[in-house]
Amino acid sequence: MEPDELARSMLGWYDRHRRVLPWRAPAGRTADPYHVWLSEIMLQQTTVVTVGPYFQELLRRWPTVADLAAADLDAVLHAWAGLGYYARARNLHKCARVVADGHGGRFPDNEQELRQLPGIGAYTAAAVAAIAFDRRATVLDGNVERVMARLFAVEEPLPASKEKLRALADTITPDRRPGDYAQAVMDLGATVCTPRKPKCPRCPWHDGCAARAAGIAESLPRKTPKAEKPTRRGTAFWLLNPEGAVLLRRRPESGLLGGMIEVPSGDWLERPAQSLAAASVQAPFAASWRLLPGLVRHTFTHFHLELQVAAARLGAGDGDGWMRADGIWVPVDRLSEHAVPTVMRKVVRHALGSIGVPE
DNA sequence: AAGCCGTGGGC
DNA sequence: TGCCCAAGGCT
Repeated sequence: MEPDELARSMLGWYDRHRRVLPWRAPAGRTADPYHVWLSEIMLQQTTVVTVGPYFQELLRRWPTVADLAAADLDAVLHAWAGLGYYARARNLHKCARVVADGHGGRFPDNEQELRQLPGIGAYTAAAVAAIAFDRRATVLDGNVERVMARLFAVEEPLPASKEKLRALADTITPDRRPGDYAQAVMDLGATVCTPRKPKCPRCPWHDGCAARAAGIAESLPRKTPKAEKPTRRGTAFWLLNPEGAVLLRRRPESGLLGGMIEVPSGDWLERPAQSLAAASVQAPFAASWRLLPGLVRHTFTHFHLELQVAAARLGAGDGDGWMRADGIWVPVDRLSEHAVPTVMRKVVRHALGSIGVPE
């Protein structure tokens, strides 16, 4: 099939199966660039279903890019807590400030300038240019990679084949309705040309698909195997003061869970401390630590984590030295007011489940 | 340029 | 249960 015929059949399929999404404009209109940008950042490596409520909440709190630029970073991280990849939230805030302060509150309307903004890479620049400004731009996300690998039966594995897939995708991107086309291919990948059990009979490109013809659609795209995840272990320290508040602290600005709030913990190593006494060297405060039964397990992108939880409660006889402990004291019923990532919510749940909620 | 960076759902 | 996957970007 010719490129223009492929694009035409894809747009026809889109017109018949268009999905209603919170950030998507009504048919025939282009969406607000702020909405498109916000949704695209949130959708990076994250499913539509997960993003939905977070998108609505952020848009409610910060209706315009100027509102977001004026927000405190802590408030943005709090609103983002649970979504993961927290560098996205930090870059989101940074980008809002650049757009508000340096671009008069308007997003650039072309890929090249969008690409310069924090948190906007090749994919997002193309997506915003196409969807918000209807510029011809070739979006290449996981969906498009899969659709192209199948349409052209590319057997070379990812990520080595990525630029080849991008070139193939570019040959089909139309000059007319490029924004709808971009969303169409991604929708197709999400609902029809799925990783497992693709619904080939429902595909507008059924007749032109080389992988389907060869009977290898479900096996594409091939991927080079990734390294095995190691397991790291550590100790989290759950410390209650005489007033029933828990000691938390803010993590460093960059790196894992950057800028987020944590239950203080020692290093996470593949060879952990052998005893509670040894682990307690890294405790945030000298106290009578006792080990809670069980472990908190969590898996990050590149390692498994097993945390044991040591707990202590300070009483009137412990003096007031705790007031100068490094961190913040938060009443346990007000934890939800802070930017606590999921792994640390698991630690909180584990501690509260083991020792109960104090008065 | 390959490793780092979360989380939840599906099977 | 363990693994795969999701509208990737940064360094």
